[in-house]
Amino acid sequence: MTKKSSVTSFDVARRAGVSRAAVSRCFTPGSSISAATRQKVLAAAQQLGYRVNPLARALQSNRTKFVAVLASRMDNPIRAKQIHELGTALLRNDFLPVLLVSDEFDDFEEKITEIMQYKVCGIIVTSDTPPAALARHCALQGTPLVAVNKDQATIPCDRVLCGSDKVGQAVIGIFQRAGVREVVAMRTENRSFTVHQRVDSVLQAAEKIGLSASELSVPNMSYANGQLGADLLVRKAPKLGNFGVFCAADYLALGFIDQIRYKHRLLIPGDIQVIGFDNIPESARAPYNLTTFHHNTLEVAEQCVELLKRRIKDPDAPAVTRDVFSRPIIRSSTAQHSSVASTHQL
Amino acid sequence: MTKKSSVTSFDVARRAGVSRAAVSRCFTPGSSISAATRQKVLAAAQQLGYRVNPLARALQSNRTKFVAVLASRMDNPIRAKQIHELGTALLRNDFLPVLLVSDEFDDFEEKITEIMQYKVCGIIVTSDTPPAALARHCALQGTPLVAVNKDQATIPCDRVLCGSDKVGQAVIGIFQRAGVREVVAMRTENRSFTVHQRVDSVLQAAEKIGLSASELSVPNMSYANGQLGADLLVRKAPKLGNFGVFCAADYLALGFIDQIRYKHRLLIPGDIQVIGFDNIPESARAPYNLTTFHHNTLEVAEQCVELLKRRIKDPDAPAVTRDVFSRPIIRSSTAQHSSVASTHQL
DNA sequence: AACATTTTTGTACACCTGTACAAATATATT
DNA sequence: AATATATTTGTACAGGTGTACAAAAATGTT
Repeated sequence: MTKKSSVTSFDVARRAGVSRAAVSRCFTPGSSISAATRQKVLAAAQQLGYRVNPLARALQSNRTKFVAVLASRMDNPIRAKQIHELGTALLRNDFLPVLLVSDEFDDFEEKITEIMQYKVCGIIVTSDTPPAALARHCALQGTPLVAVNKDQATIPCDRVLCGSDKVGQAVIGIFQRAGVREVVAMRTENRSFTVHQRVDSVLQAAEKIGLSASELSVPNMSYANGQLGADLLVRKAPKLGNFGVFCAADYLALGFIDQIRYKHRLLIPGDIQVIGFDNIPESARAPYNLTTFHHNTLEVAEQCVELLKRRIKDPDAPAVTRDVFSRPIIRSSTAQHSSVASTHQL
Repeated sequence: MTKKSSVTSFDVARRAGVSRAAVSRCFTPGSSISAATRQKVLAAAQQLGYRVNPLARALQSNRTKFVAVLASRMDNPIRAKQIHELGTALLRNDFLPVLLVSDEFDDFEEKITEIMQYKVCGIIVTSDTPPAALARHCALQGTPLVAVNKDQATIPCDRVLCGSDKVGQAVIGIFQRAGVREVVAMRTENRSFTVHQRVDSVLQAAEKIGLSASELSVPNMSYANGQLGADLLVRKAPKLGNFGVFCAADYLALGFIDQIRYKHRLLIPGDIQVIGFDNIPESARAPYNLTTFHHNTLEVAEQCVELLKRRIKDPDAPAVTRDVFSRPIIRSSTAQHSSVASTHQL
C-alpha cells in the first residue's frame, strides 16, 4: 500500500506548508524548531509515510549508523556468543553491525578500507590478528575503534578486557583447597593476549605462595590442541599425583579432559584436576562438569558500545580500558574440599 | 600520508585532463570509455588515492553492496557456523553482510524496514521466525530475498534447503542394519521447517518397510530438551530393547545421550542407538561419537549467494529451491553391523 | 511603546556520484 | 574522398539530505 518509498522531504514540506529545511530540522535532534511546525511536519510525514533517506543523510553528514565488527572464525562457542552479544547490543543502541569475518582473507585490509568508505561510525575488533595498519587507518579517518581482549601495545585505542589478569589468585585458591601440589598452566602460542594474561596470572599467583608451577605450550586454542596438551603432559610427567591443570580456555580443557580419560585412562578429578576459562555451555554438562570462569560476553558487549558512544560524543577523550569481572564457577573437575559445605553448582 | 580522503572525482578529472563524467565511467563497469582516457583516469586516481564514494554512488544508483543477514540466537554451534559461512561467502563475492540478530526484539520488523532504507541489495533469512510481513516488504521494494531452511508456504521466495526430506531412508537403513526393531523420532514443537521435514521423512521411511515407529515431541531444539526427551522416552517405555532414536538435531542428541547415560544409567549404543543431524564438532568427540548427517553449511552459504546474484541479475526469474545434500556419517552411537567392514570414521 | 535580544524560518549551497542527451570524434563503407 | 555509422566525450541535471547565512518573527527589557 505504501508508495514506492520515493516520498522525499520536499513532499512533506509542501504538504505541511513549510520549507524543506524545516522538515530536515524536524528529524535532526538538537535543531532549532518550534513546537507548532514540528507538529505540522510530523503529521504530514506520518500521512505520507516519509522516512529520512539515510544514504542522502550520510552523504551530507559524513556518518552512518554502521559499525564494523571484525571477527575471526566462530568455531569456538565463546566467540560466537561474543559476536551475538555485540550484534544485539549494537542493534539495541541504534547501530547497525556490519560483520567482517577475517577468515581466509589475504586482502582483509582492503575490506576494511572499503567499509570505512561507507563512513562507519565505529569499528569493534574481536579478531585474533588485527592488521597493524588498522589503528593507523582509524586515527587518520577519525573513526572510533574499540578493541576486545587486545594488548595495549598491539593497538592503541579504547579497550574492553574480561578480567584475565585477575584469575590467578582464584585458580590457585581453588587448587590449593583441593589439595593440588603441582600446577600446570596451558598456554597457546598464538598471539591471543588474554590467554597470556591468564597463564601469567596463574603462574605469578602460584609463585607468590611458593606452589610449584610450570607451563605447557600448544600451538593454538582448539579442542585438538587440548588433546595434544594432555599427551604432552602425560609424556612429561608419567606419574601424575596431585596435579592441577589450568587451561586458558574451556575449549582446550574439554579436549584435555577427553584425552586424559579416553586415551590415557586417568580420572578427573581423581588423578588430575582441571580448571578452564569461558564457561561455554558444554562445560556445564555431565561428561565434563568443568570448574571454570564465567566469561561475561554480554557485559563485554555493552561496555564496547558504551565506549563507542563515549568516543563518538568526544573524539579526543583519552583512551580507556574497561575490565569486566569473570567470576569463578566451581564444579566437579576440581575436588571439593571437605570443609567447604557445597559450592558445587551447575 | 593519504589526504583526508576527500579526494573527489572532480579532482581526478582535473588531474587527468578529462571531464568528471569520464572518471565516473571509468569506475562503472560496462560504460563506454576509450582505452586511452581510462589509462589517464586510472593513473590520476592512483596518484591521488581516489576511491569512489559508495554513499554518493548508492544515492544515485539506489543500490548498495549491503546484504542483510537475519539470524536468531547463535547458541547452537550449527547456527554460528552457518552465519560464519554466510559472512565469508558474501565477503568473497563483494557483498557486505549486515548482521540482524532477531533475538529479543519486539520491533524487529522496524529494524528490517530501517535497513531496507539503506537500499540493501538483498536479504538472507536464517532466523527461526521470519516476520510474515518480510516477503511482502521485499516484493514491494523489489529487494531479493533468500530463505534458508524455510517452508515454501511461510515465505514465497528463493530458498536453500539442506536435504532434510531425504534423510529417512538413510536413517532407517542404518538402524535396520544395526538390528533396531523400534524407531522413535524426536520432533520439536517450534516452527523449524527442517526439523519437521526430517522427522516426517524418517517416519515415512519406517512405514514404507513396515518398521515400528513413533514420534516424541519436545518444545524446542536445545540440549536441555534433549535431556527432557530422554526422560519422556524412559517413562513411556521402561524396558528399552533394540530401540533406535533419531534426534532432529545433534544438539538434542547430545542432551539425550548424556541424560540416558548419566541419569538413567543405560548404554549407548548397547541399550539405545542414536542418530542426529548437523554434525557439530562435539558430536565427533570421544564421549559422544554420534552417528549423524553432515550439515553442509558452506555449500548452503554458497548457494544462497548464487541465488542472490541470479536474482539481482534477473529480478523476474521464477523462484527456485536448491536442496543441498547432507551425507550420513556413521559413528559408534549406532551399532556396527557385523558384515559391514568399517564405515566407522571420525 | 520603543528598543534589544533571542528564537525560528526560508533561501541557497554543498555533499559526490550516475546517466540522458547532444555534440564531437573515430571508424567503416562506397 | 565523401558519406554513413559507431564510438567516445562533455554538459547538465537528478538523487535527497544537512546547514551557514540572513531575514523574519517572537520574546524580553526599559
